[in-house]
Amino acid sequence: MRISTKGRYALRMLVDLAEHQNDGYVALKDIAKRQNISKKYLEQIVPVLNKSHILRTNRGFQGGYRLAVAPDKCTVGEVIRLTEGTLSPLSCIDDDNEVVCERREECSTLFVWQGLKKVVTDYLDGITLQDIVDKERESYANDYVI
Amino acid sequence: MRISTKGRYALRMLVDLAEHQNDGYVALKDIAKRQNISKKYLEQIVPVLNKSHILRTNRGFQGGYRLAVAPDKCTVGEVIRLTEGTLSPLSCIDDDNEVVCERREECSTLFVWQGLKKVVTDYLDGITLQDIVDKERESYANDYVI
DNA sequence: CCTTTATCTACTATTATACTAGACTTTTTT
DNA sequence: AAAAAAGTCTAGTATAATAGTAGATAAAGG
Repeated sequence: MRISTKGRYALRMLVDLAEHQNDGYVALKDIAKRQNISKKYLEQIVPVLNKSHILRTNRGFQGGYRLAVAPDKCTVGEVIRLTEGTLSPLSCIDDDNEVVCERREECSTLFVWQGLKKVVTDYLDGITLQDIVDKERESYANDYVI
Repeated sequence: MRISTKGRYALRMLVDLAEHQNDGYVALKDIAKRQNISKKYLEQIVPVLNKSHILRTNRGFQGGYRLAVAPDKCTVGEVIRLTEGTLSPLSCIDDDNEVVCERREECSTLFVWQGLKKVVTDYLDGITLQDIVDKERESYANDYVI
């Protein structure tokens, strides 16, 4: 019951982009350095994020990435769905709601997992990139109080 | 972000025992048959559950398992913690609250995962074996209305 | 002592995870 | 035109987790 590093790195990359929204295109190597993540690994995460259109890209000199959406319009749930495939805790209740398990009708525990999926989805869809940036700035400010 | 079959099977085994509370000791082969789970695999799940003391065992003829706790005192959260090890979505916030990640202080996304752990834990700790049994009996009854 | 059950140890195939490596493309600068 | 700075694409790989199977052993009851 884990979120993979791919998902966590993806989120940190997007938060980093949200924090540097006004810096034009941000090169992957800068994100990698700041976030202490392998640049090569981030390269593999980009196409995963590009399944949705949340990134703008520029190649070549001064190239890099920037957010194509406002940070308060992009939720953690969206990001994790892209990287983890689904927020469903089991294959028998995947997103498309296709019935995979033939025990579905008689499965006494199905409602437990459907409920779990709902609380996870509701929670993660309730947090945006902007929320994370705000929280960080807030705690940064607190460090300098007194 | 999945619950493994081990966790799901463990839960179904315990629900099965809860449903057959008055049948004395229940043999693994009967649970396996009813739940359509490999008996050999269930054998491996038993010692995991025995890390806690929720089972009573009897060997030999007429032997098997029964619940050592009341079904309304055993939560899904407890079961899943036994099988999955933790309900924490990442190693950096494991149960013992040990700091594993050296980026903890500067990690802007930490609160997201701490919150996720909380909603998952609260949800799963709010459902008991009895709740599952009740729900099943209820839906069984509904099948015969009209 | 025979049957029935649990228990223990070991093995295995498949998949996912978390990377690394290197060649190639595009864009801008000199 | 060439070099440099970026992204892009494909492949490979080591480790661990998952989801089992197989077989021997131990206990308890009749």
